[in-house]
Amino acid sequence: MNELTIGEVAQSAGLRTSAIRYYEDIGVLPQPARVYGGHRRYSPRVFQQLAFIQLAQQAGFSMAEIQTLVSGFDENAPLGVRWRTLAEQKLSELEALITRAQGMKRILESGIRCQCLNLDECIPQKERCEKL
Amino acid sequence: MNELTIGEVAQSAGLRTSAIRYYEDIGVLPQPARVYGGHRRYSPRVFQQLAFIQLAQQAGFSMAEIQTLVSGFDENAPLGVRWRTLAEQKLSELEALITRAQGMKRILESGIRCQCLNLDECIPQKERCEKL
DNA sequence: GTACAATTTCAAGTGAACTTGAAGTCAAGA
DNA sequence: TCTTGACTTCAAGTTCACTTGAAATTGTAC
Repeated sequence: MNELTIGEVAQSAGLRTSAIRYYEDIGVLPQPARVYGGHRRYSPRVFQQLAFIQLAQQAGFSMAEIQTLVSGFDENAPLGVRWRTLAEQKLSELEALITRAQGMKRILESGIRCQCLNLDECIPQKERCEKL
Repeated sequence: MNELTIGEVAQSAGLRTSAIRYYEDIGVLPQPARVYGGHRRYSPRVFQQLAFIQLAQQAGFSMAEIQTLVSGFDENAPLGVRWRTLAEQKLSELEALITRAQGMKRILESGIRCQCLNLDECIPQKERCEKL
């Protein structure tokens, strides 16, 4: 049970096998071992790697960014300046994302509460789009 | 100055003219007036509409969703149940997005702070990917 | 050993959100 | 009037994140 086929990994992770191969192709998932015959064999560690990818995606990272993030993690040297720089930049992007999402939340909440006919009237003066 | 060409609108909003025509095509931006000859003329109100679209996009809404959102705003009837239902559903999606972004933030922050070699060691037990 | 499912690679297709290109029309200045 | 640049429509191209299909190989169950 320590060695999983791509089908088992896909099933457990809720992905298609094609997605897993794609992740490997673009380098966000390390190349797994191969048994004689060429079939891939995964250790359970792959689930953590997949979970990281999915979380990063849901947080708005592109695959290219995830690739950089992951390659930082994969290196055998201590986390380097390169990873740190990217991570710090991403952190501020995440904060901006959160701020925007909260702005959108306010707009929707005021839309739900009020009885106005259009956007101009509906968003209270102080919360107009331009200000957000 | 009350009537703007598509080029002026694009310039001020930081978009391509093609994007503005595209928004009109898919119905997230109302059809503007046309002068003799067929050129579009916009009132300054278009900037608010564009700002709403951009904010919604940045908050993770698809164009199809924005279309529904906008059509709710555009109707001449008071904001109806249909708009409200969608908005409420989107609100909870936004909250989920914010939660995920905060989870990613925690991961990145611990990555920045620590000296570990890989993801397994790097994310403190309690904050492993699976738990987020 | 014979099915049959799962896997392999590689190329091409998909949907979303636009952009680019072609071919022609319109508007403003010299 | 002529030129130049902005505009028009329509179709096709682009990027991202995958999926789908084809054709061959491998692994497993009987």
